[in-house]
Amino acid sequence: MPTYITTPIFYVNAQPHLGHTYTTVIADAAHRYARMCGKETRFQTGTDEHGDKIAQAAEAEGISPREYADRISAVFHDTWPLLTIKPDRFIRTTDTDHIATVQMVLQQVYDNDDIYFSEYEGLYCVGCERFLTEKELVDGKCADHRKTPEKIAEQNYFFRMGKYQDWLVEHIKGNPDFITPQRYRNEILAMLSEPLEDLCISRPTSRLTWGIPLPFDENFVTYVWFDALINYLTGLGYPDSPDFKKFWPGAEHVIGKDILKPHAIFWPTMLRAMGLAPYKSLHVHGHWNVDDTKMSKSLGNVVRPGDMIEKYGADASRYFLLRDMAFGVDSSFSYEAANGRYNSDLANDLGNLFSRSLTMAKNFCAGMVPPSGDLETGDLELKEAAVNMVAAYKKQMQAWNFHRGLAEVWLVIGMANRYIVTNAPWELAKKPEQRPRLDTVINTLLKSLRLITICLFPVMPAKARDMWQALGQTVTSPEFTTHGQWDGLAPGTGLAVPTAMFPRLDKPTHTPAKKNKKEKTADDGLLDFNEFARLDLRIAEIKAAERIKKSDRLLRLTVLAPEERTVVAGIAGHYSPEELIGRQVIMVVNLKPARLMGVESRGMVLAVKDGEDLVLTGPATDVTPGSRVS
RNA sequence: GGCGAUGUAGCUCAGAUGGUUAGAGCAUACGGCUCAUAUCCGUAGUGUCCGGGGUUCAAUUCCCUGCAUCGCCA
Repeated sequence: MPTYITTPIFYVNAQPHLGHTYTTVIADAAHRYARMCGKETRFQTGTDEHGDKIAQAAEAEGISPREYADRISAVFHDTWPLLTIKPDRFIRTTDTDHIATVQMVLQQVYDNDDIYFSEYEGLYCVGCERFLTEKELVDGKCADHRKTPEKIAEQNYFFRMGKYQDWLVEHIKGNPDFITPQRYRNEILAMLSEPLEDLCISRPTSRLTWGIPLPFDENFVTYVWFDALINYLTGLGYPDSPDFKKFWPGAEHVIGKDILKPHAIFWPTMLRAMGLAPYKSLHVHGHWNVDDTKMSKSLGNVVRPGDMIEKYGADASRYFLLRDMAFGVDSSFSYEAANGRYNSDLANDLGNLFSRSLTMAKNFCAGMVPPSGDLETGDLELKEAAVNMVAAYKKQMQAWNFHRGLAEVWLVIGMANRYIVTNAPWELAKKPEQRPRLDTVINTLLKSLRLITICLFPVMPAKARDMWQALGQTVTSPEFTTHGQWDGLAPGTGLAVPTAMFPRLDKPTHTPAKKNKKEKTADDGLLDFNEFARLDLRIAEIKAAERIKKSDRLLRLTVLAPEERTVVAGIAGHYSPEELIGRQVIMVVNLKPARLMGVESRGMVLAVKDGEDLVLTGPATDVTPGSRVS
């Protein structure tokens, strides 16, 4: 069955952090793994962009909700490639096909009489612009605004969720893998032991306009879940695309435990109401704490993917996330732990194993895979362990136990290191009569490395590819069935010696010498990556240009980046307004606004100074306005 | 308040339908090797397997209870 892996769409009220990163790394690894098992797969992530919070945040910045959403969505979109994450589609709830799908679904469910109009009475806080629940109240007042909420009635549309409760309970009980790990399945069954209330799915446009209008009542927009969850269908081209028929039965959603209820209760009942089969399974992971405390903005301990990538690189970051969290339970992140994993697992064990093995092959076997003679006991042990590893690894990966799958691989990495010491090829190399034995040892070793490598592809795609190529393998997308066998390394195959794949990180020390060094680099005027990452550089397309009166140098430009902005540029001496129209330039978007000759400039256009000349920068070929430069 | 999970070496975790000396990695100490990224290999440890009670020939593993932490629900 084809597989369809999804992450949730992330709400654009925050920048990507470790939590988003983990979900998406897991999904990407699962996607790659499934593909290596010979399955046809599809992988989707994206952003959720409607709602109060976004409208408010946009207003606070004086921009439209759409501009605001564009900005944050782009950050998510541009972060994933840095981790070698490649979704087949990056969906946005503001995409036109998504809006159409949501409206179609709403109409359909409404026509089936599973959506009804009703009055809802609750405690409404004017300050929060929303209804509060009893437990949010402190002394009967709103905790944020210190005001007693008003009891008001509001009319809204409701989804008859309760109608599908019995069906859902039966479905969960009949499909043990519908929600994994088990603990979350139990949690949901516990929730479902109580009567399920119907779900409010709308907000009046008098309170909220930033949403998808209900097709059957223009005075209301959809509220959260009927908008967000349906992205999983939109992405497959529901209802008409053949992809939908192909992939939906194999849908596997990856989520964090914070959004368990909507995915385990709302979503299946919604699908049922639409007459669709539920997704295949829901994989729920725990949360990352940082240094044993909850990650939060106010504590300032939020881990950004950029920091991690800068420190460890994409592959090692992926490895750490997958190796250090037992899937399903909470885990704690610390740079100390990450350093430890990096140095011991990647640099010392794996990297060094490859390095020493390939160097020996180069020095003792002319850089080629040597032939193998009969295997002795020790050789057979390693062979058996390596072959069993592939099976054990697959078993764990299938069960979403990534950390255990990787542990299986490292068991063999350790064995291979011991095998080298036991057989001491450097001693064999000194005696010509031991040639056949030396060849056999190196051959056996290289075959083990090949199997180790194939297991690492889903987790560390780029490094695994490097190792694979160093082993003389030419297949670009290996699969387990055809390439996961012991015999897959022909004698005579040319080998390479890669440069250190995982150079050791210095142990963090706080010696004065180290500190001085750091200060010195600062004096050198070098930026660290974080500082660089603060620059928001984009391609802007010039839509209009005019001279600013009483100024020889300044032009007032109207650009798309992708939202419309006014920028003042000191290029009038070199460019006429006419020749600028339609031109694409690189622009610093997040520069503090400045007023020049009475015109507010939001951003700065970059140009090259060559003697007296001034030349505008820009992409070599036209790109989408607003694309990030990085 | 109700329900549930977890509690094993300094740290992160594994484990057994109850049965001889309870495991791995990291960290620590000492020793060995030199192919290798100052890497690798070997040896050495320490644990009332949360406390208490019960069932049993035998419990860390099953039952009850208490404590601690966490989660969900209200």
